[in-house]
Amino acid sequence: MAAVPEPRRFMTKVARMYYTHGIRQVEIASSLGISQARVSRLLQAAEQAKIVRTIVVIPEGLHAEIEEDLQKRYGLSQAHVVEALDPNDEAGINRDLGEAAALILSAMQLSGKTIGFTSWSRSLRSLVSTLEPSKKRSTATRIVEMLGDVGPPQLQHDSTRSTQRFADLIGGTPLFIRAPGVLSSAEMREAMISYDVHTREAIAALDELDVALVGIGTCNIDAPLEPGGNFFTVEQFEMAKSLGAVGQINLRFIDAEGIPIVSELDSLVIGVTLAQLPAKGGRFAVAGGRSKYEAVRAALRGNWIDTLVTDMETAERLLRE
Amino acid sequence: MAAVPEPRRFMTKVARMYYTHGIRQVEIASSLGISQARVSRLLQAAEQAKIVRTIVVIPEGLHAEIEEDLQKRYGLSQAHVVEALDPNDEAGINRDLGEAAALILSAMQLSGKTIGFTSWSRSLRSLVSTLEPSKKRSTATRIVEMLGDVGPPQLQHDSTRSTQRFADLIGGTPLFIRAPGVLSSAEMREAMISYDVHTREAIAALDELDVALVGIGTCNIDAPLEPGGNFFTVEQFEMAKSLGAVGQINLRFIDAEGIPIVSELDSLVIGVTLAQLPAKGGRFAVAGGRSKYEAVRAALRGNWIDTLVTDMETAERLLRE
DNA sequence: GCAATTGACGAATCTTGATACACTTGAGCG
DNA sequence: CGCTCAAGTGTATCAAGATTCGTCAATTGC
Repeated sequence: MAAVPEPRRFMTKVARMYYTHGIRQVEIASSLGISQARVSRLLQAAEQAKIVRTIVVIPEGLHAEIEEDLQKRYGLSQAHVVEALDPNDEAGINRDLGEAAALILSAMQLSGKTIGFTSWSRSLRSLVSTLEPSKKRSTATRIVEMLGDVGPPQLQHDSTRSTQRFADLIGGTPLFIRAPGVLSSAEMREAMISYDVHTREAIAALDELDVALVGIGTCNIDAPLEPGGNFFTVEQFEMAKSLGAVGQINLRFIDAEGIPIVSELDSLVIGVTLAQLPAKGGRFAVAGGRSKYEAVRAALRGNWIDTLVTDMETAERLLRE
Repeated sequence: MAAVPEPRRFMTKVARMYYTHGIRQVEIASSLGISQARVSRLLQAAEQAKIVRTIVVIPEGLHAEIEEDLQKRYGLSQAHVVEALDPNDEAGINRDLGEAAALILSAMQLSGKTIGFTSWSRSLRSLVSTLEPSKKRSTATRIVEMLGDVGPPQLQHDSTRSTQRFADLIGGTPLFIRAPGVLSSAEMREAMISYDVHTREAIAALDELDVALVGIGTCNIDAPLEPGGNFFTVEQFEMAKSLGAVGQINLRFIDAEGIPIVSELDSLVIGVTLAQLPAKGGRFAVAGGRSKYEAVRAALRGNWIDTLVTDMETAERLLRE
């Protein structure tokens, strides 16, 4: 970031006049001796520079009934339901959920905590992208990746950046798992873990999670992920399914009742185990969309999450079925 | 607040489409089967209902040099300088300062603390009016009025409401001082204090302040205040001035060097004493405008405040003179 | 049961704000 | 020294959004 001293001040002044005091652009222009066009441009720049922030607050308890019902039925401590614009647009839903979750998260007390983060989750990445920087700095806060790298290099990049950014925004230290998320053998897994200091550190931190932002996944290989490599193969997924798996939480499979599926697959994953998830109060999940319904329900039934952000349709199905 | 269940949901939906997704009003209108006019009106309503919030952030350290200079010169832990639109418009300055202070305050950790509040201060009331509700609830947090009632009934109402609202927003319990701020005799003062349980409670809490939002006042009787009654008389002010007073902090007079002026006036005031102000780190003042300059400088010199929010002109004078 | 009143709504219109384009200025370079 | 190019600005214009006004439905009063 280069030194940009003057314009920001001017932008702030104009922005305050416009937004806070509600003065018209022409009036601002004439009172400052510049053209209206310039005021308009300054305002745009101010918005760009995040000097002006327009946020849409989800009014507390807008969907009060349905949220309470969800909480009661599944023993959640918090449920948040977001109105999806288009129930068919999974990407859009994920974005919306992420935005909503960002608001909710910003109200949570996180400083000093050890926070598990699932960086490959689309909704959690979108959460990070809309999170506003918190003024509270605390190096005591740790952001731990809960799973090694999965998917193609591009996704790995995004994930790392996302974790980094999350840590920056919240004012904590990121702990990365610099290793593939899925290995081809248990031996390889051991080798990888012992390989990197940072990875060992991160893995150790997984035992001390206060809050976990978990990703809930289906038993299919969705869009950006690819079978094999640092991910399960199609056969491995099929095997999990044949054992009753309907979904997974950070690649730990669970059945329709939420019961963990124990198999040799577990020993191939570098990441948080279900047993390591924090105690009640810190299991935060952001998931929605039709494809994830089964998995979400399973996770709820198994009590693996206690704060859920989801879309209207999923919420309704969760109560109906 | 009556039950307004449906429109809010709709407003939120539209607001999200417009602001978050950047969809044009006409498109929103057609996609929802309503007119563009209605979209416009819904957005206005959403803004009104605070569902949409447009905030202008003061970029961190915009006035870095001057703020640092202030901090160094007066040993402040924080200084914030706000650009005033019109240095002559004291009411406007107070509003601006209040808004800025609200942003700063919202970044402070307040839960669980005992917070002293000066409800008659215009800038602090304006702070409250722009403060955004915090989600953190904590009944352990206490908001204590630091001075009894002063001024006409209208002001008393405003003050009480302001304290109440502040407590609501921050999620704490308000403690009111239900007594005049200035009594005609020390005996009356004792009588008033013993009179009301709540007042006694509040007064007791003044000994345990963690943070004080102090008001800095001049030695004149400004606009909404009136001499006599529950306030000092003109003669009393003159007497304080003759003893060297140039300003007062919650009606405790100080001279140009910030040294407290001890007089029998002190025994007439129901409110916090200078000795009761919290230790370094919790003395928060919002004050600016030409008329207050002397008082602010005195308060700074006496080290009665360590976090100051003020306007550019005052800041510059504080460094120059 | 019928006016009168109120409030909500959309079409048309007017206002406000964004943008295309032309012009100025100053830095960098031949 | 003059040319080029980029950045920034103002004017004029165009698009987007706010408002006015008339209509209609629901509610209230008589």
